[in-house]
Amino acid sequence: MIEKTEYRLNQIFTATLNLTGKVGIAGLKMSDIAKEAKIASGTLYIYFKSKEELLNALYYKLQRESAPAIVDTISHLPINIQLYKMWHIALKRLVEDNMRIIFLEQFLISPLISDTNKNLDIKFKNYLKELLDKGKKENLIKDIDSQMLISLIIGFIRTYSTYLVNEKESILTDDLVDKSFALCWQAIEK
Amino acid sequence: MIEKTEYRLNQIFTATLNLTGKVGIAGLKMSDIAKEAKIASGTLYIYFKSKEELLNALYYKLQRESAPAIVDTISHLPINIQLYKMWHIALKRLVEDNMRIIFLEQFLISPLISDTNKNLDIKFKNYLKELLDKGKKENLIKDIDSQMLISLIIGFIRTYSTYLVNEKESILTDDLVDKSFALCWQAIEK
DNA sequence: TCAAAACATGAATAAATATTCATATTTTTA
DNA sequence: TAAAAATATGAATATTTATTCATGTTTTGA
Repeated sequence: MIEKTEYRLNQIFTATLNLTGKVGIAGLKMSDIAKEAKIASGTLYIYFKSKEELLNALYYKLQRESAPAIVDTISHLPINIQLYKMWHIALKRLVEDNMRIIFLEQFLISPLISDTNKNLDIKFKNYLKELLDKGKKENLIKDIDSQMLISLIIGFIRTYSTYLVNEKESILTDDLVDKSFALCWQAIEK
Repeated sequence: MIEKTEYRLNQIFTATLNLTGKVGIAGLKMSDIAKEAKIASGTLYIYFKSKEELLNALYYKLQRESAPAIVDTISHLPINIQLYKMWHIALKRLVEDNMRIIFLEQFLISPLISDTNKNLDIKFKNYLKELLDKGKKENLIKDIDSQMLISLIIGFIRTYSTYLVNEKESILTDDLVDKSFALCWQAIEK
């Protein structure tokens, strides 16, 4: 039954992300993942051949779900709007589930990552680079090395979402999304 | 003999950082650290009681060497100069040795970190917050939530240094330091 | 110069953790 | 509804990796 399998996979992935948020990839144990997912450790091996396969599957899924997924639906819009939409979705999603960043960042350089998954990472950065280059041509964006701009954008959003998640009190309101984007946009606009 | 001990500790720490850059904290093995440091694995246990102790000692050392170390020598200067000096030192050091960031970030949430080391992390962020608050009072800096500003600064410098290190060709010239700081300063100045 | 102390080695052992598998339970199908 | 198939269990086993220790080497100090 597909729904059940999907439910289980979800259970396992959620448990893995939660644990990664607490103990990092270094601290991930199959037995703990099973406990967190409320299943027996043997059950994990019905769904994944090994720990390595489990983590690679999760990495793949997260990459596919992140910002690149909406690229096609917004590529006809003006650049600052595209950036705003991406910012909004990315920040909301990252705050909802900050474990994603931790998992993605740590797994990217872990010894378990597969070659296929390594390449996924590069695609989104290319999209962003093209978007910024276009913005420069249209005189909307500072004529500065794209990598510097990308570092500012990605570094800011990652660090800010991590902060928001770590502070139990703070909730991500639309106001905060808008203010943080304004700060980002002011930094890069011409 | 103190010099020799220091030399060995350095050897071990350097090896650990290099390996962390390659395989993350998740991939660190004592045997590999020993191999990378060109010593026998048993030798590690002459200098450290355990892996846990080794990693905590390294974390402590890195924290103490990073930006906070220069705080006292510059605190009398104007705010934008203080920030520029910190930016310069931090970016140079991070690029020289990007493994530091990876190690610091990953170890901070690993299960091996001690409580003492966890607290170290908080100190620098407090210093930066105070500096920014002062800047706001002096009307130099945008009157925006400090955490948002800090996220932009720290996120940008971390991500940019990581980028510089990963691109074999690119070298961190003074010009790049100045340009990146300019971008950062424009983003936060009033 | 030589014995004692300190330091270093890496194979052997212990500890931690991934994985298997005999058994039990649930779901599917005819 | 009952047998077959699929799914689940967790103690037992295999594997990986940290740590020890008997032995060898270098350094120190009288």
